[in-house]
Amino acid sequence: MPDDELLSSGEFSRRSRLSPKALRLYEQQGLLLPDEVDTANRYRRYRGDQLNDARLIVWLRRLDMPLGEVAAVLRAPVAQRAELLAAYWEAVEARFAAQRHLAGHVRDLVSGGRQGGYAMSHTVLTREIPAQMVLTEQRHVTPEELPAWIGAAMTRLYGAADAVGGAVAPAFVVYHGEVNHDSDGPVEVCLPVDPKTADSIDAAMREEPAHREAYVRIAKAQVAFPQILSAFEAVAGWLHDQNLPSAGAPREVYFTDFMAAGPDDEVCDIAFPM
Amino acid sequence: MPDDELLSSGEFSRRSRLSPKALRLYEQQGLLLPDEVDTANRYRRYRGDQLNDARLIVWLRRLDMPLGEVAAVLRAPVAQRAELLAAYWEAVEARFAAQRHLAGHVRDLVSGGRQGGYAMSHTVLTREIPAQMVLTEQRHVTPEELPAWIGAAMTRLYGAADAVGGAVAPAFVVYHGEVNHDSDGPVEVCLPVDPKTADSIDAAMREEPAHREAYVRIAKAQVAFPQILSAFEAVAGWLHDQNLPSAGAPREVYFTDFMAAGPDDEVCDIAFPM
DNA sequence: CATGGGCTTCGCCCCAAGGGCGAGGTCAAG
DNA sequence: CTTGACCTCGCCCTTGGGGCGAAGCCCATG
Repeated sequence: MPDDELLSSGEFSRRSRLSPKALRLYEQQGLLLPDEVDTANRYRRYRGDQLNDARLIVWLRRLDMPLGEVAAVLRAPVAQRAELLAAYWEAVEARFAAQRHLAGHVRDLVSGGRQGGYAMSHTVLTREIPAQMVLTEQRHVTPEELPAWIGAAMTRLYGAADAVGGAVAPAFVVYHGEVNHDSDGPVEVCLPVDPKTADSIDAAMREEPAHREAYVRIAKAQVAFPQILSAFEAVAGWLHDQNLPSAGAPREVYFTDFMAAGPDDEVCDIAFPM
Repeated sequence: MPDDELLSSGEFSRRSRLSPKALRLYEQQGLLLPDEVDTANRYRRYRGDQLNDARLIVWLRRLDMPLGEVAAVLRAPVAQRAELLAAYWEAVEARFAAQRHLAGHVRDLVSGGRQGGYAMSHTVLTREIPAQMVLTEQRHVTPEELPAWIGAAMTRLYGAADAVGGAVAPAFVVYHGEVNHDSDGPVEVCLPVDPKTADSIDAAMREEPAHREAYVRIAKAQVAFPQILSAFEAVAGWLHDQNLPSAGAPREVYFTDFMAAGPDDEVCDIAFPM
């Protein structure tokens, strides 16, 4: 239908299935500019072929694509549009997969045993930790990167430790700062090695001072965010109840092979120096 | 940690990871009422065990559950919470599945051939349709229900038609009203049968009057929403260009076995009485 | 030519779920 | 007493429009 008569805004609205209000918004945002706007009237007129763009907008909006990205798609040459769409949709899929994961946890949490409430009752213990020489790797890291980076850093540290006789105590991860959407640590991964042989390599290393620490032991399933927060909370609360100041950054001590553990196996202590 | 000292709003905010602003909002919405509010001050104080509710809120909000539903979960007895959550999540999954489906279509649309634009150029034809006696089933139906209902209704009508000698012309679906998020038809499924034998059964039946109609023929892949709209649009636009009024409800005529057709097989005419 | 009915535009307020900022009141320690 | 930290409140901002009302505009009829 090569229709060269221009369409009034109402007509265009009906044919495009976009509300007049939406059309005005899209003009304002530069998404879909009318072919002409009467200078006296401000009456807008659209070409018939603009219906193609309008319908594409309808579809992209049904995918909840933000108007800014819709505009980018419209501006892009046709050959690039598929890429932009694919990139957007991939991000949506990723976000949704994460949410689905979370939904599973929340389901377990809500329907799990623990009738009275959903906070696990953690048992807080204390212990003495001697001074240790540790191989160390430290970084600022976002919550999304965190698990992958910890895994990679552990692998590197265990590799380095092999050269000096291997690890002599469990690896641990120290949170020098919060890791969340507006703070990114830093986070430090540490692996204790034998101080007598350690100086033979030049990997990053420091001495972790002796201290007493309060800790709770948690299963692999509890390690994931955000469940793990309740463990940190439990120890912090216990310290507070005992009127003890927390005397250092909180840490996770991985005392078994994390990868080999089942979801209910205890794998990790959440510890605060006292 | 049965902590009977009350927490200040800031303390509660830090421990729950909810912003002070969010806490005030949740109080206002009745989601999380402080244990006490100083009447002079309006300072709020929370009990330690309210952290459980606060953390549940955090998790549910991460699933984008609206505050109203979060409130319902919190109000519900623990035994029912899992149900509410499951119902919510199921709805999210359904919505997402529909979006994913749509995303596939849009991808095809954007990257499909038709370099110049994504509107198929439909060829509009006309034809005479004689008066027909049709078995009929009519309903108000939402866009989501539509495909399943059409399939089911077709099956029922073909079954009924068997008793009177079978169908004598293709089945068609008449849209007496728009089907979208705020309008639900009604939609009518019709199957023409032999009028001489038809009165031997008491199924719903009516005479579809003779008429001339304009139509376009589309492939199975074009039948799905929202691609199909461009076919309706093509016929409506053609009628408009010819200065012809549309003289009846638009319809889809299914002239082959829909189920057996491949995606590029022509299966359906989109027709408007003239 | 006037008048009515329908179409359009603009402006204001509204939704969810808060974020950000600033003004002002409060609390606890030095 | 003062200082700094803490708390509350109120206003405006965000996204993508929906709804309503006032006013202006266009076209057809009488």
